[in-house]
Amino acid sequence: MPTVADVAARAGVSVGTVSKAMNGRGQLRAQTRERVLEAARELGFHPNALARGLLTGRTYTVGVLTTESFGRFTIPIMLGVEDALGAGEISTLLCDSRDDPLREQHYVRTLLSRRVDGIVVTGRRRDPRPPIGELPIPVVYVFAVSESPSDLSITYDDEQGAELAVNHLLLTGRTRVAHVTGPRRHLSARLREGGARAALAAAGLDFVAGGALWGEWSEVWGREAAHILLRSGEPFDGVFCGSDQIARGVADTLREAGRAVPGDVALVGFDNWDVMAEACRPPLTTIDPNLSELGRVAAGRLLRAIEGGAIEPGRILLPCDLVIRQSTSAAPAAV
Amino acid sequence: MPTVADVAARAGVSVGTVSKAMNGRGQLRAQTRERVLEAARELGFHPNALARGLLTGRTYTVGVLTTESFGRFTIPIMLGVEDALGAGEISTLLCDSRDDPLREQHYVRTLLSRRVDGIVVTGRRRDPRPPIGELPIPVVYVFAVSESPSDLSITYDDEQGAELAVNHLLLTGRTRVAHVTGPRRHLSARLREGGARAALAAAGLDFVAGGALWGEWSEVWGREAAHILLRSGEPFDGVFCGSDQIARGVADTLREAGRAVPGDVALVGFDNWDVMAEACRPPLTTIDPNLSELGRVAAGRLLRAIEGGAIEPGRILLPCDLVIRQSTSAAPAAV
DNA sequence: GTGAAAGCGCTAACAG
DNA sequence: CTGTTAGCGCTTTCAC
Repeated sequence: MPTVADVAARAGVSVGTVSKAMNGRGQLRAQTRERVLEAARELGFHPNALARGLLTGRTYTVGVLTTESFGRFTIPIMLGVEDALGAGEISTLLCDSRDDPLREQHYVRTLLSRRVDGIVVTGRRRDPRPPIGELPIPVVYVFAVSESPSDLSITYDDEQGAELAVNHLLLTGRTRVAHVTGPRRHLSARLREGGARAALAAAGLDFVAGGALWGEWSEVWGREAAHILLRSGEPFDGVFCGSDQIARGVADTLREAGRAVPGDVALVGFDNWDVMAEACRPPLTTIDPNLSELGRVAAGRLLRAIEGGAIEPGRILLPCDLVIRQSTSAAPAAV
Repeated sequence: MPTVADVAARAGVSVGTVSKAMNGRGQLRAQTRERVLEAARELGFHPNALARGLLTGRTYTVGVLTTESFGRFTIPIMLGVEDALGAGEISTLLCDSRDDPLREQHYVRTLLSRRVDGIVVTGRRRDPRPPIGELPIPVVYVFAVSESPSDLSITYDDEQGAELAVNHLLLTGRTRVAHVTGPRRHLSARLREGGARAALAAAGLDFVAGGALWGEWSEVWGREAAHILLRSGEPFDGVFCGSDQIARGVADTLREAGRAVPGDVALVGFDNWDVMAEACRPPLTTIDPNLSELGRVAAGRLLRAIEGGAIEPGRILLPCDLVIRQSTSAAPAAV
């Protein structure tokens, strides 16, 4: 591979001049600069980023450390991260710890060895996680928040999302709202339940059927829960589901039991997972946690910290959005 | 950040000795080695990978260049790639070109600048793609195959997968098989159709309903196609679907039309996308293209090329597997 | 305007 | 066994 010396020789200048020409620094005659660039092009010269990083102390590389094997939630986040970083000419080193703390520590060492400018930590679980350690470079936690208050963590607002969902149901005239959601041990399930309950309470209402139905994040559980609701005999005209998969299961069972959605029962999901929400019959109104935006914001903060030095610690909650489809509106259902 | 010099000073030895101790090379007294490692630990020393790479010419880094924004198909592939590379202490630089050739060229330059040891190219489309160019480092194409026969491309065998599916239908006693699949312009759709047709022909049969039904890779199309089949009046007892999403749509429509699956009609999908296959009623028998294995094999080949020098060009087709669930077996359906 | 030289942190010969 | 030294490819003063 050609080096600055090769380019210099070909252009008939010194290596210092080549450096200046390539980086547009210093005082160079336009003609000289052109000659250098020409020589570089002819040789297929790609400046060695390692040598540059060694000298300047910046590698224009950040590490993305995830606990989850490329799952449905981390993907949009990584997309957002890449989006924000790519614009700044920064490359991402991807490390998947598979939820193994040992492997994670190994990756942290690797990233430090590679002198990344900063690290983004993400993962499947919403529950606070132990920090990756005191590092000499800025770190941002996204989706998975750090237990330590001296770290910067960014995630979305489950409670606000749930309130959005319930308020939308109330606005469409529903007053008998049920809640079918995931396992109680999951923080996000508890937060959503709390937000939903609060929104109902503000309207002087409470969940029907004696409260939330806790279960799994699956369609199978959604179908089962809907059967439970129907069998209970208690009337209901709205269901807020903890996930789109659950909502889809509920929708299927309701339809097969002869309950029209949204005519008899309005349905709101959570996640805005396109595959689920759009294939649902009818297409699903749901809460979008804006995961890509989360990633973008996290990367933006990291960049600022890299440029500026220190990071401002704290927990940032980004708002969710309501995405209205036909499971709560009067539009005619699809095929 | 501490350097070898700091460690050397603290341990009371020279930098050369530190290097030997850290890398387990050369002849060192065990006691000296221990003293150095101790000093390194105390200082929190992480050897600078850039400096090492600059000197040795190897960075223990490979680039993963994908055209797709972390989609459903590339994810398992990247997982497999990471799997094989992580074992070799190799880090991956992730670059998402978003199907933009300009962006792709930019990333190629970036990767060359960073002196990656090799590149894995992947992407959503199965149709052959233009190569990323003549590079001084080994490149492996996976899933997305290169147009150039001098490149190494690895993908799965669509035809063999389709044959597997149809032969399984035949084995369960079905003789009137329909085929519902994606757009005809997609190579994978055409290959699967060809494989399925060949398998039927080997048994002296052909598709019912005058041939394959070409459409979209969606549930909506699956539902629509099932209606078309039912309305045609032509009897059928098996459907091979080009994707799990299509199969799920077909399953829903058949059930609602009173046709039992697998009692009246057996159903086979393609992809083994767990979310779809498992939530389907009944759970779906399908073809698994073993994408993670694809990634592992690709990374393995790349590693060999990195160690050994040149890459052996060619096109490798890995076999698909049949995953049997209840849409073709007699077991009782779930909820 | 351009060139010469120092040095980023590390490894690998070669001395001792 | 351990220390010394010469670079890897680049940027950056500082002379000219």
